[in-house]
Order: sequence, then C-alpha cells, then structure tokens
Amino acid sequence: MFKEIEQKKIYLQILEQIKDNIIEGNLKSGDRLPSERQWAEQLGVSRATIREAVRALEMIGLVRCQQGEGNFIAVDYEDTLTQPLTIMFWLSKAKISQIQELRRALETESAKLAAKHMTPERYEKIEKICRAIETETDESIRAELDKRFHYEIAIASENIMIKNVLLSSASLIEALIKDIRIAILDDPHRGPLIDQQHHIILQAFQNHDPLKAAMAMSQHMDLIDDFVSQLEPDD
Amino acid sequence: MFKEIEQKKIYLQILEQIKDNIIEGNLKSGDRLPSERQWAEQLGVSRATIREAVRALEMIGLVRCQQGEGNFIAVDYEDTLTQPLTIMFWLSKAKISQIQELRRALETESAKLAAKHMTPERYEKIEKICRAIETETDESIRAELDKRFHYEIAIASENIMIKNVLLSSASLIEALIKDIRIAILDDPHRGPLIDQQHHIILQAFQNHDPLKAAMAMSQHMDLIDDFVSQLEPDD
DNA sequence: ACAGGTTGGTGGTCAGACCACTGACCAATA
DNA sequence: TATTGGTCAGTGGTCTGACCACCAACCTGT
Repeated sequence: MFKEIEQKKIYLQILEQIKDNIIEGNLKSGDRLPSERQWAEQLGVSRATIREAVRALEMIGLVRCQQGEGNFIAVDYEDTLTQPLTIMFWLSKAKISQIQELRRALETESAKLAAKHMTPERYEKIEKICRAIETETDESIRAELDKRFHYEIAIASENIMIKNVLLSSASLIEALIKDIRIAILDDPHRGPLIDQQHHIILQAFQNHDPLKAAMAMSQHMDLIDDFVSQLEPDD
Repeated sequence: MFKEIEQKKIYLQILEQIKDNIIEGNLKSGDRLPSERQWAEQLGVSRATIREAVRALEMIGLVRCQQGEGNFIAVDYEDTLTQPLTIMFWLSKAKISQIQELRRALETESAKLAAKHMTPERYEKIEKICRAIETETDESIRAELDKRFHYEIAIASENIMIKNVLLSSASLIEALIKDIRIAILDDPHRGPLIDQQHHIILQAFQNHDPLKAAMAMSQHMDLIDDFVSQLEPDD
C-alpha cells in the first residue's frame, strides 16, 4: 500500500555523482576534485559529510588525498582492490596458498586471453623482457623483470577486470612473502626451468594458442605453489 | 641516515587496530563496536575522525552502520569486494564480457578445487539442488537454485578468497543484467543442455576429478559467454 | 637573478550542537 | 489482561565553526 521511504546516506549519493561524472567523461584520472569547502557549498552539505565521502572513496583507491594540495581522482585504478583484498585476507583468516590459487586462476586465464589477442608489438615487448631475464645476473633486477613479464601479459589479455584483480592478488602475495620472486628465481634448480617455461609461454603467444598458453602458465604456477606450500604446510 | 617521520592518517591507524583485534580474536563477525562518542574518548580523538574511519570501513563492507542502534562488524565478508569491484568496472569502462571472463576463470578454478576437496555431505547437498532445478518449473525459483548450485561449489572449493571474488563478480553481472539467470535458464534450447552440463560437473565431483570438473564448468560458462556476447556485440 | 619570507588556500582534526532513529520501559486504554 | 501509544536515553547522521599542518605561488629585498 505505502512505499517505504528510503533516505540514502549522503556519502553514497556523492559517490553516485562521481561515478556518473566519470562515465559521462566530465571527470577523468588525475583530475582534481573541488576543494572540500567549495564542494560542500555546491552540494549544500557540510564539509564533514564531504569528508566522509572522500574518505570512503580514498579507501577503495578511487581518490588520492594530498594535504595542502587537494583531492584527486586516482591516476589508475589498479590498486582499487588491493586494500579490500588485503582486508578480506586478514579477516577471513585465509592462507597464502588460497591467494596463490586465486592468482593461478587469473594468471592462466590472463595467459589464455593474451594468446588470443596477442599483437606483434606486444609479443616483441614480452620477448624482450624474457631475454633480459635470462641474461641478467642481479637477482633483484631479475625479480623486477619477472614481475614485468607477468604484468605485460596481464595487459595483453585486454581484460582490465582480470588484470586488476590479478595485480592486486599478486601484490598481496608479495606483501605477505617479502622477496618471494627473488627466492623463487634464485634457486639454482628452478632458474633454468623458469626460463624454459617462459619460452613455452612465449611460443604459445606466437602461435596464438590460448590453450597451450594456459597450460604453460599453469605449470609455471606450479612452481610458485610448491614454494608457498613448502613454507606454509597444510594444517 | 634519518628515517622519514610519517604520520599515518588516523583512520588508517584505527583500521590497523580493528584488524589486529580481529586477528587476535577479540573482535568477530557481528560484534558491536563501541559507540562513536565512547570510542572517540577512548582513543583520544574526535568523533569526526572516528566517523571517517567507520565510513571507510563501511565502504569496503567490513562494518555495518545502523542508525539508532550502533556500528557492527559485518556478519560475513562476502560483499567486501562487491562495491570496489563495481566501482572499478564503471571507472575503467570495462565491458560485461570482461567480468564474465573474470567469472569464468574463478568458476573453473572453483570447480577444480571443489572436485579435489569434495565430501559426501557436500556432494549430496549439491546433487539435491541439481535435482530440484530439473523438476522445478517456476523460472525464478529455478534461477535461485542455479545460483545456489554455484554458491555451494564455491563453498566446496574451500578457498574463501576465490569464493568471495567469485561471488562478487557474479553479483556484479547480475546487477548489470537483471534476471540474467532467468533469461539463460528459460531458453528452451538451453534448458536441457544446462541440466546435462550440471550432471557432468556432478559426475566429476563424484569421481574427484578436478580436471574434468574444470572442463565441464568451462563449457557451462560458454553458455553464459554466448548470452553476454549476444547482447553486447564486440566494438 | 635569486634566496627569503609572506600569504592564501588546501586537507586534517577538533569541539559542540541538533536531528532522526531505535529499543526499552511504562502508563493509559479497550 | 493485552495492546496501544508516549516517554526517554542512547545511537548514528549531519551541521557549524574553529584551529593546525602543509603546499604553492607570490612577493621582496639583496
């Protein structure tokens, strides 16, 4: 008979407005938001309310706050999920191996899509990184290159959702196991094997063979699985 | 020589405290937080600051705020990612097919892990849902059962990270395409095919065959892929 | 031309106030 | 007695106005 009257919290309304403005193109990465005082006046709300909205937006990585300078739309949304994912990890008392399984799922799908959409330019870029890994001797640089290898594949997947979730989970793992890449790359048993696996993945890319790329990446992930389960035995 | 002095924003310090308290077991799902006034006094900060922290926590689904009642730790963290994922989707102007690809990656891995860890009790539960789907005629109930089918598999995967990301992306898709399940299930061509696919998945579970489960689920996802790409043609 | 301080604007925090809402208690009523 | 409706204390939601720390840009005297 009577409709329920529902008053959305103001900060959610502000979020809506920002979303709409971004979709319409009025607001884009790096843009500066109105100053809090000015904005509050425009919207007819108090500064405290604006600040609550800004705080919520900052939490999910959409807004970057710089004291004395202003509030800005984030330059990229890659880290939008890192914070929430980290929280979720702690709260649900998950184990590192579970994130690794998550990463495996995304990494293989990412490789699959990358093989599907691979372009000569991107292939060359990734292959160059691969070659650099083989010749580099400094372990921390090798680790950095390995990171870029996966990063470029994620880009080449042309799926921004997978890319972002993948990067977030990867950085969560790295935050939990400091220098995990170095530890894995540096093992003399694994080193050559990794280079070989990289080559198989590359080859799958070159042949636009999604299935083979996925399988190769999955085997590549096995290495990391082993490493993780080794330092985090099953209960 | 000298370390940079960094004054973390207060709301981040509060987040840290909550995290620690949860990890130590002092704070658990559904628990009530101190009232804002009381809490502010305890921590020696103003209520506005407390509120900014609460707002940030609410945004990522960790805290539920009920006017006149109090602030509570969320009963589950399943929705921790839904909001950020939704924002990310809008901001990066992603396409629905990209979320679907994300979901595919997680759904197949979820099935794989579920087959690995399947117990008789869980199998029975899932099989029961499957049978109910076949006999049910009301399409909206069928859709609800289908949702539970996937939900139980996610639970059976025993990977809470994958489960939560999966559920978030699934609910994002459903938010974007209202009644997508009904639309897919209701197609007379697809109906029997779906039941058949469910059976294959079940069988893989029964045989503890991760690979087969993953493949079956992947084929199951093909159906949804088709549906999505049909109403969202490539650019 | 330049090193110095000044100044206006920004976000960060605070204190105190009022409103809307909830739940529990209690009195009046049928 | 059982139900209704009011009261009240406590909660989150919002507002106001103030002060601080910080930054960038503009002076200003050398």
